[in-house]
Amino acid sequence: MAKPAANSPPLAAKWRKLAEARCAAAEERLTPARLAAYAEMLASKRPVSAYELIALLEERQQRKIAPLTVYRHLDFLIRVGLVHRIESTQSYSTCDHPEHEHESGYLLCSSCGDADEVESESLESTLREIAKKRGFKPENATVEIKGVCKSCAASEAD
Amino acid sequence: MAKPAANSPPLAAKWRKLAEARCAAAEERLTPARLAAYAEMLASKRPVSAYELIALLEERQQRKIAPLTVYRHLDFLIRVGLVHRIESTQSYSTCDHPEHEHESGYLLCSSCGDADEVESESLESTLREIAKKRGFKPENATVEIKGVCKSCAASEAD
DNA sequence: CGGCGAACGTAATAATATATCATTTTGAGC
DNA sequence: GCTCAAAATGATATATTATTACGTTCGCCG
Repeated sequence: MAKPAANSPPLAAKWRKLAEARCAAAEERLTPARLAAYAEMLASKRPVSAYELIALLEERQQRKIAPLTVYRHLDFLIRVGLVHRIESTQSYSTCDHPEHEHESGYLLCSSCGDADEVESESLESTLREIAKKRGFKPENATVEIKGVCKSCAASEAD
Repeated sequence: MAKPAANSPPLAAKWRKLAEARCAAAEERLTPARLAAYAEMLASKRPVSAYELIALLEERQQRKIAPLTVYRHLDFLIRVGLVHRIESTQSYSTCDHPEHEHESGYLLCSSCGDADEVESESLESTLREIAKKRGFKPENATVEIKGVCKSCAASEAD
């Protein structure tokens, strides 16, 4: 069983268990390096770009980390469902709704950079319907709504 | 009034008129270079990356074209609504539903690379509802469904 | 024509992502 | 525990996508 790498941010048991469960389900290995990348992403309040993640890990571990290393870890985390890629900002965010697999959408605030993950059965069924109507066999979907979040809209007060 | 640049693909009157109308509405200039980029994209059956577009234009015009030039033209074409950016493939596609402004979604075939633009009132209202429920002020949305298109699914016959 | 702002050109560089190949770690079977 | 094969990692190089900085040209308006 993997331990977190020496220099990792604290990782709540909840997330560690989730990671272990997902890896078991996917028959994938949870290695220290992968767990360290995941922990670093969880510690960040916002989505991170691949290179921001590299910088965070280098700072934490005080050593050089190659882009490929981090991209492999991101691929892994996405594969097992712990992380989503946000296409419109080319960044990566830990999954906030980890209880079960799902198609997710994001509300992306252009003001504060927040990425609010939303789950919606009606959205999913709408997407399925669109695909079905065209004989398209859907595999996965990206839904990203850009705009201004509630708290930013309030503080702008325009 | 701009003429197409010397070496441009044929541009059906329909598209030229649309471009002129959009520019008039947006108070933007339709220059030969912009029109040439648009014509080249229309001539391509598939979405193109920025650098593919550069290569097409260079081939056609037999001269070097800087990335910035093409990115500026793409920005323009997107701004006036003639082109959409496809986030998940970092590519650009001419708008197939030019009759009116709209939020669009794409069905992206991973087999043939086709990008099928879809318009759906129920999708739009679902997205509005999701935002509204969270006090989020939406500006624009990206909806991209990846999978296998009808004809590819048929020829795979699996 | 002259002036002004938009568009364009040139060059350099930043940001994002992948390819290749050697080395290390892991887990399964013995 | 030992060995093997597969998986993961590391090091290096390179490809792809996008932007910054700055000077020149173009086109409209007076």
